[in-house]
Amino acid sequence: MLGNRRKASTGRRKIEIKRIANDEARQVCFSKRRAGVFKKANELSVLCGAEVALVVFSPAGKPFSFGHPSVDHVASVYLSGGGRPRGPDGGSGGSRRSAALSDLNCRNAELARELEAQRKRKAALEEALKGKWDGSLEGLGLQELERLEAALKELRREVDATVQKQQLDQKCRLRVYESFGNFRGEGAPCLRLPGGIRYGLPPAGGFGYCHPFLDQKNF
Amino acid sequence: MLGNRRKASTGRRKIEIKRIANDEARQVCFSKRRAGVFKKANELSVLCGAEVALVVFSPAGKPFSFGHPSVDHVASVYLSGGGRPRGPDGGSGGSRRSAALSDLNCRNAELARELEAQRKRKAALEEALKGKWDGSLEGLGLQELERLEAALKELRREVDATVQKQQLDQKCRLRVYESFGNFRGEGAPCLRLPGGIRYGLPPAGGFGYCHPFLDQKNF
DNA sequence: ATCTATTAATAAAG
DNA sequence: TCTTTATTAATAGAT
Repeated sequence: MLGNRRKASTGRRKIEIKRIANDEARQVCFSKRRAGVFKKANELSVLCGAEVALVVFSPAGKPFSFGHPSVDHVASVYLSGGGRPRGPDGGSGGSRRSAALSDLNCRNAELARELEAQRKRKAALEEALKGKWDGSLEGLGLQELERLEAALKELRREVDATVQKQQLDQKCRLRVYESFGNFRGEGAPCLRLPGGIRYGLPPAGGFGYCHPFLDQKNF
Repeated sequence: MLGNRRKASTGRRKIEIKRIANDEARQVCFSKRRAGVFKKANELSVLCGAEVALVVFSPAGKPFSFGHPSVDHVASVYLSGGGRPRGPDGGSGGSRRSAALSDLNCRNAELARELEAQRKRKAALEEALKGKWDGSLEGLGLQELERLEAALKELRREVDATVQKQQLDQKCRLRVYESFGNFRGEGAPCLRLPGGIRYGLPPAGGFGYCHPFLDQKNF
């Protein structure tokens, strides 16, 4: 289209993923990318039949959402820890269970992280306890004792860290509306639209939408 | 594969956005796109400071989520009908909100219990390690060694229990849903309760994640 | 999981 | 916010 110079670039340029300082630029970027994310979320649900719930608040606070089969549904499942039929097997069986599970869902990530740490702890313990040591320390040699010591120290360190982390997390959590950076989460109890509005069921070509009244761009 | 003409293409090809019939292909696509969507969601939150909550269940029912500042937070705001600095006005600004809050409280209680347990563990350790034992086992008497032993065994028991419990919980979460193939989107309640429009808080600059234990690919 | 060839998403600018 | 580039990013297919 032009030939003057080598148009160094009038096109896309690589950007760093960090907060965009300029207000307007940020808003523009938000609009474009919001559309992109919703489109992707929709495609994921359509192509793969995955259940998806996406809720976004613009920097200005405007809400946008998409859900397949609905935000409600996904949120409920997520919250209840599974929807819910009960097997004959083990596991608690009732109301309490769902409460406990929803709670667990909430802490899932943290627990997951810990799980890894715990596995290491466990491995260390097994290692230290392995073999001859069947309960008494009498038969242990200095070697074994030192392994025990190391394991114990490591354990204490980890426990300390865990406790600290949890205290911190809890503090964050209590500030329900104080924004900021920690994550993981959990979902929402059953949702209902403002006027008890429900949305349609499975359409055909599959297309979700994003606050029609607030944004109609994609879909 | 086919080379008659030019290399027709061993690259990406355009696809129709409709459910992928082949099971394996669908799963592969899910993995790739899931990563992509989560990445985009994260970028949106970072670049624009938007609040985002994304929850996805694979066609097989595995949960994945991302939230900034947390899924909880966004869900709470969403649920509560906004963010909620609503005045005493349109009374209903509260029903959802209280539900969300009680939910959070419930979770907090659970967290607190867990914390308490950890504190005990920690106390046991401190107890066992307390005093003269500054690192080496040499100076310990049989008494102390036995305390150590007891603490260690107790710890192992707890670790085992925790790991088991977590594995169980995880398994539980995985059942129950079979989403499957249809679509539809959902509209978000514009956070407008019969009382007034509400919206979330401003941004922040954090990072969410996607079930680390199930998927860690991005982020 | 890797490796292209392509298509899709977008940062800038108008 | 809509359009037009020029590029970068995502990813379908095949290995």
